[in-house]
Amino acid sequence: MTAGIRHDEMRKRNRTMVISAVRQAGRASRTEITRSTGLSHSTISAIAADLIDEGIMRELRDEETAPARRGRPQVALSLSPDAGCIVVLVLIFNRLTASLVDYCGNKKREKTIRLQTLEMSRQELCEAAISAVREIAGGEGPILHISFGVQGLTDSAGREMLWSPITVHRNVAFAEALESAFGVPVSINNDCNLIALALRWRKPDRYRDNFVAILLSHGIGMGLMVDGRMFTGKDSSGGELGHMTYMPGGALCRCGRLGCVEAYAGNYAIWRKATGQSPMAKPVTDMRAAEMERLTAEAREEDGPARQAFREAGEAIGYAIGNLFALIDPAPIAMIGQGTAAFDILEPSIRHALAQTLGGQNAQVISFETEPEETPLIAEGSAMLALAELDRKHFGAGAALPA
Amino acid sequence: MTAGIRHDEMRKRNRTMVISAVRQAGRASRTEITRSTGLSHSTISAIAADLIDEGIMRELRDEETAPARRGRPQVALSLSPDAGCIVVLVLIFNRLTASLVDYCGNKKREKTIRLQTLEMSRQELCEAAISAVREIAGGEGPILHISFGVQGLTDSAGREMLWSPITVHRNVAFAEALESAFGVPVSINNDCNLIALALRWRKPDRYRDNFVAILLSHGIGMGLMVDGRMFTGKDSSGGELGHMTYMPGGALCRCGRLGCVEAYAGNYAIWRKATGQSPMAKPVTDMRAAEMERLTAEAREEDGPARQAFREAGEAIGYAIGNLFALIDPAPIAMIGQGTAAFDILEPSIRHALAQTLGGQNAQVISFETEPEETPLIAEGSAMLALAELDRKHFGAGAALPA
DNA sequence: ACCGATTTTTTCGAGCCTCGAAAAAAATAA
DNA sequence: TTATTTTTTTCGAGGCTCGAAAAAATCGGT
Repeated sequence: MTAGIRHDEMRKRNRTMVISAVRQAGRASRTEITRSTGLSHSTISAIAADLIDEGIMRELRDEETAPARRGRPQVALSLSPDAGCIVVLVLIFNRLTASLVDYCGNKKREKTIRLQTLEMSRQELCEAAISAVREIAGGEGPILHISFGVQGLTDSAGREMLWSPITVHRNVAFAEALESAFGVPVSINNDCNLIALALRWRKPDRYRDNFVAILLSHGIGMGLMVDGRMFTGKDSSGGELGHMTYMPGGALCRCGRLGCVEAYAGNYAIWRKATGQSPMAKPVTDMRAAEMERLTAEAREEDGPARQAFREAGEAIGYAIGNLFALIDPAPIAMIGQGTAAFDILEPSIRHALAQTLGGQNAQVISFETEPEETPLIAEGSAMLALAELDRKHFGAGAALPA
Repeated sequence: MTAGIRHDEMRKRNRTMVISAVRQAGRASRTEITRSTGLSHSTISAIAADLIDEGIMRELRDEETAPARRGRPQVALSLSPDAGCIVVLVLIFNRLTASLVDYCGNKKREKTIRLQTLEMSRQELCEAAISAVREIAGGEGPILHISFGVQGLTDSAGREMLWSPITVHRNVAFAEALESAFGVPVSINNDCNLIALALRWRKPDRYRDNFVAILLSHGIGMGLMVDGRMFTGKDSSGGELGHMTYMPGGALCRCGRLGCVEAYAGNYAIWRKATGQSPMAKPVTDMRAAEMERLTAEAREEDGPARQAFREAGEAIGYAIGNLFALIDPAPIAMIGQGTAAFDILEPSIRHALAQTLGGQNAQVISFETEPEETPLIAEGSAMLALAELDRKHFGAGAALPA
C-alpha cells in the first residue's frame, strides 16, 4: 500500500499547492489562492509569507490593474522569474533546439543548431546536447533543471532515449551524460507526451483531463491524457498509436513490421502510395516538406492516386482512433504537425472509419483541432514539466534559496 | 489543481492506511504496521487503540502461533468480522448471485437464482436485485454497502449499467433502485474490472500494478490495471478490447459493427466459423457450454474447420493484445472464463499474431495464466472493492460504530 | 476632509496530529 | 530470580491548520 502521511509532508504538499495555484493563474491574490486550494486564510498567509521570504514568490504591488472595488484591494502574487532557470532541449531529426526559461516560464534565449543526427555516434549526440546547454546557459544564474524532449521512445523514468527514428543507436543515456556534465537533475521525455502537456497548459478548457494529441509527421505519434494523468507505459513512454496494427499482414512500416497505422498514414507511406510504389517498398528516412505540400495540392485538385493515398491514410488514422476510443472513452483530439496541412483531405475518411468503430459511436461529436507547429509545443511542454517538477521537489520542500 | 491537505484529513488517511495494511496482511502486529506504513510506533499505537475502541479492529491474543522468540511477543491485530456486512450481487446472463460478506471478507451466505434476463423489463431486473438482497441479508446485522457486478458496460461513477448483452434495456439504474430500497451506498461495476481486482487480491506477486485480465466467453471482455489503478474510461467502464477492430469491414459482431475482435474470438464467432456459416450470419445470443466443449474436442482431434476457427480466434486476440501493448507496455496476462478450456489450441496463434506487433517485441516473455471460473472472481473483486470503499469512507473517517 | 462600510490580510490562541525518547509490559535465557 | 530482549504505551515537544478577532487599506457618501 501507499505510505502514510507524515506531519512535515503536509506542509510540503500545501506549499506546492500554493506555488502551482499561482503558476496556473499567473498572478493570484492570497484570497484567490484560498479559494482554489480550499485551505484557510491563515494558512495561505503563512505559506505565502514564507515563499516571499525565500524569494520564490513576490508581491506585485506597483502594477495596479485595480478593479476599483470597495474594500482593501487584493495584492497580486506571482512567481519570481529569477528564482531559478531551466534549460529546455528539443532534439528532432537533424535539429537540436536549446532554450533558457526562467522560473515563470518566460523564454529568455533560444538557439537552434542543425546536425546530421543519423550519422552521429552515441557520444556525439550527447556532446551536442552538452555543448548546446553550455552555450545557452552561459553566464546565467543557477540552472536548476534540464528538460529534454526527443522524437521517439523514452524510458518511463525519464533517463534514456530507448529508440528514435533520428538515430540508429538505442538506449542513449542522455540524462546521465547531462547530469554528470552539469550536476543538475535532467529528465528526458517523449515529444508527443510533451505536446499533450503543452496543450493542457495552453487550452485548459478544451484539453484538461482527457484528450488525445496526435502528431502527423513522417511517423505518427500520440500523447494521451487520461483522468488527468499522462498516459505512459510501465517501462517506456508508450502510447505508440502509429504502431498499432491497422491491417494484419499489410504494408511495410518503418519499424520493420507489417500493417502498422504509420505504414499507411506516415508521410513516407502517403508518398509511397501516391507515387504508385509497392506497399512493401522500403520506407524513406526523410522527406522534404515541399514534397508533401505538392502531394497535398495534387490531392486537393483531382481524385487521383494522391487523393487516394490520403484517403487511405485517413482510414488508418480513423480506425486507430476508434480502437483507442474502445479502450478509453471518446475525448477531444488535437492534430499536430506538418501533416495537418492536409487535414481537410484526411478528415472525411478519418470520420468515416471512426464511425465504423465502437469508439465512434458518437463519431459526429468527436471534435478535432489542428496545430501545424509542433516544435514550440514540445518546448513549452518540456518547460512546464520541468517547472512543475521544481515546484514539487525543489521549492515545495522549503529549500532555502542560494541567493 | 488538487485541493490542499487539511489537518483532519491527515488522520483520516492514516487511519485508512492502518486499516488497509491489516486487511492486506490478514493479521498484523502494531510493529508490522509501523513498517508497512512508515508511520511511527506512537502513531500506530494511538490509531490502533482508537480502531479497537470503535470495534473496527481487535486483538487476537488467544490464538497463539507464537514464534517463541525472545522479547515481548507481538500481538496480532485483525479486522473485526462483525464491524459490518456487505452484500455482493453478480448478474450475468440468466443468473443472479447474491452473497453476504463480513467485514473481513468471509463469505457468510450465498444464493443463486436463475432468471430469463433477456425477457425481463427494466423494473423486473431491478426488483430481482432488490429481492435477492432482501433475502440474503434477512435478519443480519447492519448492511453497509451493496456491490453489484454485471456483465456489460457500466458508467464510471458506478451508478448504472449502460449496456449489457443480457438485456435489451440501456442505462438500467440499479444503484438508484437499490439505494432507495435499502438506504445504503451501492456501487455497480463491470465484471472484467472486478475480475482484475480479484486477481490482484489473490496473487499480488503476479498481478500487481500492471496486468491484463481477458475474459474469453460468449463475448470478449477485459479488465486492465495500469500503474496500480483500474483503467476505465472517463464516462464508462471502458476497456472494450473485444470491440477493437481487428479486420476493417470484416465479420459481423454482436454489437452490429464489422470486424471487431469479438466477431472472431467470441464463442458465437468460433461456432459460426466452425459450422461453416457466413461471417455475416447473425450472432446467436447464447450457447451451451457443451457445444463449445464439443468444438474444442473436435479442434484438438483434427485440423478441420473447428481448429481453423480457433486459429482465427487466436489471431484476433493476439493482434488485440499486441495493439494494447503498443499503448501500454507488455504485462502479465490472465485468461479467464469458459473459453480458456481451449487455450492450448488458441495459444500458438495468439503468440504468432502477437509476434507480428510492436507490443509483441518480446512475445516469448509474455506470460499467460488461465482460470476457467469467472463468477467467483467477479464476486471476490466486488467484495474487495466494496470493503476498500468502507475502509476509506466509512471506517477511515472515524465513524462511531452503531453497536 | 472625515467617518463608516467593506474587503483583504495578518495575528493569535486553540486544538490536533505525529514524532522521538523514555517508560512500561511481557516474554525468554541464564 | 534476575538480566535481556522485544513490543507497546505514555508523555512532552514541535508543527501545522483553523477560526476569530484585529489590523490594514481602500471606497462612498456627507
